[in-house]
Amino acid sequence: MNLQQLRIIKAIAKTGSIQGAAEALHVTQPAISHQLKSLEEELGESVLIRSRPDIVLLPAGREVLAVAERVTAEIEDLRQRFSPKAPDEITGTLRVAASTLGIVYLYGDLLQTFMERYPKVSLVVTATETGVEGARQLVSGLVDVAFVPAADNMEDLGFTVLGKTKHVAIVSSTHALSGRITVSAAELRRFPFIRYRPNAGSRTTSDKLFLSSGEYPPILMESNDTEFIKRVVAMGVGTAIVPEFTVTQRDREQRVLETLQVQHISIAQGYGLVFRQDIKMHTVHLFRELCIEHSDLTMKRF
DNA sequence: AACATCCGTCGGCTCCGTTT
DNA sequence: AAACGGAGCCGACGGATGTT
Repeated sequence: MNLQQLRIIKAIAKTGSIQGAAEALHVTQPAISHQLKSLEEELGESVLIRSRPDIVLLPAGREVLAVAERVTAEIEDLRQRFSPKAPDEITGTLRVAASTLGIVYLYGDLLQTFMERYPKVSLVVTATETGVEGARQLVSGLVDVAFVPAADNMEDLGFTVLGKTKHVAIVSSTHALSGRITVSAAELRRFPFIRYRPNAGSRTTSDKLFLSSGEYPPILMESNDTEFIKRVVAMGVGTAIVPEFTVTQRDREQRVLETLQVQHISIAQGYGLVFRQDIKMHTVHLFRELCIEHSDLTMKRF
């Protein structure tokens, strides 16, 4: 039994003839006869009486018709669900991974816009400690997209650039380096340093800066909580290197933190959205479109 | 006129061997 | 082991024609 046979029974019931069903389904009359014969052979029972002017459905035919009505209705329903529609009618689920830092400083507006534009899409956000962890969850199928720093080892994954960020040194307004515009790695080595934990994008940056020309300054502590790092630095006990976007206008206005450009630091680390190219999901497609739309706005910040 | 049957055509599927 | 490609098979279909 196949879908075409169900369609045929439905068309015969509607038109009252095999010829009518053939016209309705855009096939020839022999095609209908073949399918009916095949259906009756499979059921081991006749489904209709070839009477004139109208064909009469037998009990078996009426049973097939009832199923045909249900199945074709469900297929139409399924088709409707995936057909293009207004944004506020789109349903589905999107699982997003992002570092807590990213959610707080970079992607919050984007996620909010997505929720407002597609209110019926269920958005599940997983906060990870680092962007690398988000990429790992994407590969293992735990999430559908992830926000990560740009990296070379994303072989089969697609990447949509959202923007670039640079890193700056932060000190308190009472610190010995306060008032400086730029600072070198050698000068930073003289003071206790608070660094990110391994695997964090910003840790890679500080590793490159200090380890390429010697050693790290004395390590006061390690943390991936940027707000905590800023708080400790504001107390005047050490320095840190953080993404520039984490130092807000409010931080500057309160005059507790100062930012210094770091000499020789590799600037402009890209970040964006990674997704699996081998899996097609309409919610992922919509989210990527929104990211592309927002990437211009994000890029202008730097 | 409406439907059934025969027969040829075509497209899709399966199987199997080969390649990567 | 997975991917690819060719050969053969099968089912769906349409045209022609027979039957009711």
